[in-house]
Amino acid sequence: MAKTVDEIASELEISITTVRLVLSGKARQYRISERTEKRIRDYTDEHGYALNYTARSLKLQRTDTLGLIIPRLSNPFFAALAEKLEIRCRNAGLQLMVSCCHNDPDTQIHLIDTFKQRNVDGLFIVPSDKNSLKHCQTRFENRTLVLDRDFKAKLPLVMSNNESSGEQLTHKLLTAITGKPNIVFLIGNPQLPTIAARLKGFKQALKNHGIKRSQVTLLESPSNRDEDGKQLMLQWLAEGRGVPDILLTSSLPVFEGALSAVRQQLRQIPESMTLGTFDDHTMLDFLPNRLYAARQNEDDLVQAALTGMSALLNDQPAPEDYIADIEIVERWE
Amino acid sequence: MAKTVDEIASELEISITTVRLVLSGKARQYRISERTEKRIRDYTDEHGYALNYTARSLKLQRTDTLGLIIPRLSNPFFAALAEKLEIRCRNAGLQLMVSCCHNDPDTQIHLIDTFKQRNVDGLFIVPSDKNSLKHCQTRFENRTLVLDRDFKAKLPLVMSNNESSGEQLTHKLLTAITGKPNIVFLIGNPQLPTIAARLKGFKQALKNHGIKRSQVTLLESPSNRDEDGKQLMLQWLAEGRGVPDILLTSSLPVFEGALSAVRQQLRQIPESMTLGTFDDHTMLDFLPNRLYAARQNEDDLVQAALTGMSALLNDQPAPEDYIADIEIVERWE
DNA sequence: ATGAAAGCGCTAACAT
DNA sequence: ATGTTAGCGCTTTCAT
Repeated sequence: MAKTVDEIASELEISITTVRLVLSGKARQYRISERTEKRIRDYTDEHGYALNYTARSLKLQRTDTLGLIIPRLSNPFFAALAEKLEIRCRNAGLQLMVSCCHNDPDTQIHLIDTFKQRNVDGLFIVPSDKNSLKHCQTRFENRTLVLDRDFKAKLPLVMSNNESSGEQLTHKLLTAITGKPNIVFLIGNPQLPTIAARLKGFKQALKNHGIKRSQVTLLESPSNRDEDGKQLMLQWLAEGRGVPDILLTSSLPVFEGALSAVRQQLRQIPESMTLGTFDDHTMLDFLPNRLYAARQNEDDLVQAALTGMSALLNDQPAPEDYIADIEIVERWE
Repeated sequence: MAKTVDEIASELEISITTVRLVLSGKARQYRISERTEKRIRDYTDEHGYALNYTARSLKLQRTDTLGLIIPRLSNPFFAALAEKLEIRCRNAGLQLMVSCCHNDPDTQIHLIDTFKQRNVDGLFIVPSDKNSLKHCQTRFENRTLVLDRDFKAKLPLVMSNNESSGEQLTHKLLTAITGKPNIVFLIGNPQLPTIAARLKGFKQALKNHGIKRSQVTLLESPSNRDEDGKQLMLQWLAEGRGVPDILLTSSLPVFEGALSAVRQQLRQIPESMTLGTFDDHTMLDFLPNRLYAARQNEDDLVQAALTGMSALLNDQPAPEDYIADIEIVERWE
């Protein structure tokens, strides 16, 4: 199995060039004799041939492989991003290598180095901090495309409009409710530009609606996992002020954790709460509550990402930053 | 940036061997002079050096890379599997390449070929059919490890005990309910060994509990996506027999679709239903219903998978099939 | 303690 | 229409 071009050529006693020409489908073009072509085809049909990309890559200084670094696959948003990006890459003849950095800067640096060593042609990255982007710049120069988080590095960027997203979502929630609602916003890692922008939009909407500070509670956590949501919610419930009229979370994992906490403490999820979260999911249908989710358009994001990367790979001018619109999904009757 | 060993050697006017020895940390061992070592270190500190894995791989006939083919990342079970497997691979100094075949045999064949061309050292695969496993056998011989689905190929296998899982889950459901419950089982693609085994366990439990055929409805679909669950549930609801006492689904996506359909048709999810599904998820907490989920032990599976693969890579005898136990999670008060 | 050279499998440029 | 060759960057073996 796995004959090389050299082997085929010598065993058939013809030259490497001829074999290559046939294998790459250029037999016609170079007028290889039909008999020769048939001999080669017969041989490969019997013994098989798989082009050795490692050798090809070494020669061409190009691997036709792209890297993608995301925080984790257990976050459905990133899983969808990875899945859709992979499809597009495959259609473009590229292989995508996905790795998770778990929001750890050291792991992220390690992955950047790994991808560099493995000679990926370009890197998509959801950066965990500004420092790792510097690392990308030295390692990949202009072959980096930043996703999701705007750390204000001078690198091409593809993301959603988080500030507007925060404002729209908050606006929907406030419009759905009459009176003076009690609002709780559970915030995972406000250091992240994504979250900070959502918070900014949230505050803007509060102002537009003339909501008083006293109605609002912001609870912050250092990261964005379901445990964080759980902790924050337990913390709120421990204060004994019951459940809020409006519960908003900064991401789906935080939402999951928060609702789990409510369920655990109160044995049920009060329908009186109006819920809001960033990122959407089918399972939100399980909740009887009035609920709004800010859904990112992954298809747009992925298309922009690959288009931008193609430009970079072809040494065209760096693409403009792409900011995708979001959609507010109303998951209730 | 990205100097090669040759470049460093010639620019410093020392031999390649010396540079290599220093770079690979064997300076001491080979008694390279401290001055020489320092010169090299200074040089790489300034200009950087990243080992070229492509060249290394070509020479060593080994890429330190493994492939993983799964149906899709949007299924949380496979996302978790990929995420956990990647961590373990990284700890073992290996890079994992994840690709999704979307349960399409042609895509799966294509991916196997791609991975072969890219010279991955070994392949983890969740097979979509028996034929693609044959393809693995010719392409990867004894470097294939099958995950999740037992197509009875003679290849090492790591999976959960689905039959027992079906029996345990059904037993729990039947124990939780008194009287003569009306049972609906929504089944995505029963061609898959996983699903077939779960169904077998289900039937065994019915027999053990003396449940009559007339109480049970099995609805089948050709695949395992949320749309399938939705269709099946809509089909059931259209019959006008209300909601069942027990609703069981063959996988999480089917469950998601089914409950969405209920929500859409009835505007709410009746608490009278006792629910059961294979695969667990935090968001199941959102449901007020009595609910049991058969949780697979991803950590065990992943550990067994990597251990098995290590054996294969080291030309040790093929590992025994590994069948992991599952756990029934009770998500209700 | 350091150096030189072959070769992994491919591609592209240059022969005939 | 087909053949020959250099070289991508690394590792390994054999010389000093």
